[in-house]
Amino acid sequence: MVRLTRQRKAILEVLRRAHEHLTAEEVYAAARGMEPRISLGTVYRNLDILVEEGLIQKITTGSGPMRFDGNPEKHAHLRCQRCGTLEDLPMKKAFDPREYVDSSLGHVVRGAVLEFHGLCRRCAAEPDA
Amino acid sequence: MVRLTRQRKAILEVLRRAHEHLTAEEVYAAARGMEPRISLGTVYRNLDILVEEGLIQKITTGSGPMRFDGNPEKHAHLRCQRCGTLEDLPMKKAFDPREYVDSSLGHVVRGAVLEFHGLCRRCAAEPDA
DNA sequence: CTTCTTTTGAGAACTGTTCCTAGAAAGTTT
DNA sequence: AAACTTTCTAGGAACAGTTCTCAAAAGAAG
Repeated sequence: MVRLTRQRKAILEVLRRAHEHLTAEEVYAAARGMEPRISLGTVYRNLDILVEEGLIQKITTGSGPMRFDGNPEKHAHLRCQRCGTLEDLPMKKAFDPREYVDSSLGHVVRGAVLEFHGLCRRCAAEPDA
Repeated sequence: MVRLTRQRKAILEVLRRAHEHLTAEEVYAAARGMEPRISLGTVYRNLDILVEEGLIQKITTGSGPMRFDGNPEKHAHLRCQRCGTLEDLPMKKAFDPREYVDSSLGHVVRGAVLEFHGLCRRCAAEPDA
């Protein structure tokens, strides 16, 4: 278990308070509120460390920058095709890769990444969608 | 329907012949075999055009560079956790987002991106996996 | 052949991320 | 508490992947 420095605490706080999943740049901006001298490099470095420690999740789907999720539990995400935000999405049932593919043709399937696409609440409510 | 220039034909050829899904850089390297003066910018520009035309697919999951698939039909992919290649994977049944999430809490789910992770044939066959 | 439009090649610019290093902070030992 | 060791940080340089710019080349139309 790694030590929680002031900077790491700030980053973790930011991610846990966020209701959407933030980019490193966004984490940096928010973290500067509590830790004004923190640097972007520190943010990147510690985001990776927190991922390794299993305290947060890194989400690399989609073409833009990566995003970070303060909730380390497995759960589904919805990416808004209109505003680009990434949010949590409650799932009715768990996804099991074995339902869809066989590990029989020589390859091995260990897991899957699943991301839903559509409109977030805010964008779905707007008229010009 | 867009015009198929020599460069576009070469790019399409490269992607259709490939048995794994290539990065722009890899497409560039291969395309130079048939079109030696082609530039990397042209490759990027035309990959995007071919995606818009629905002739190829762009795959942006994963943290590395994007990859391109010469087969425009919907199908599943396996990313090898060992060597990083991205290959096609036959699926036993189609994935239907509605089975997993409701579009009822205000947001709209239109589709999903699904990518399997594991070991490709080659890596699964090696002893030190 | 002239004109108009589209595309290209070459490289500069940009974005997001990682790397490097001297110094600061925290942890240990005495 | 001082001296020492280890870990971490700020700041910026370096890097990778992608997009942009623009003069020139290629192609279509008259």
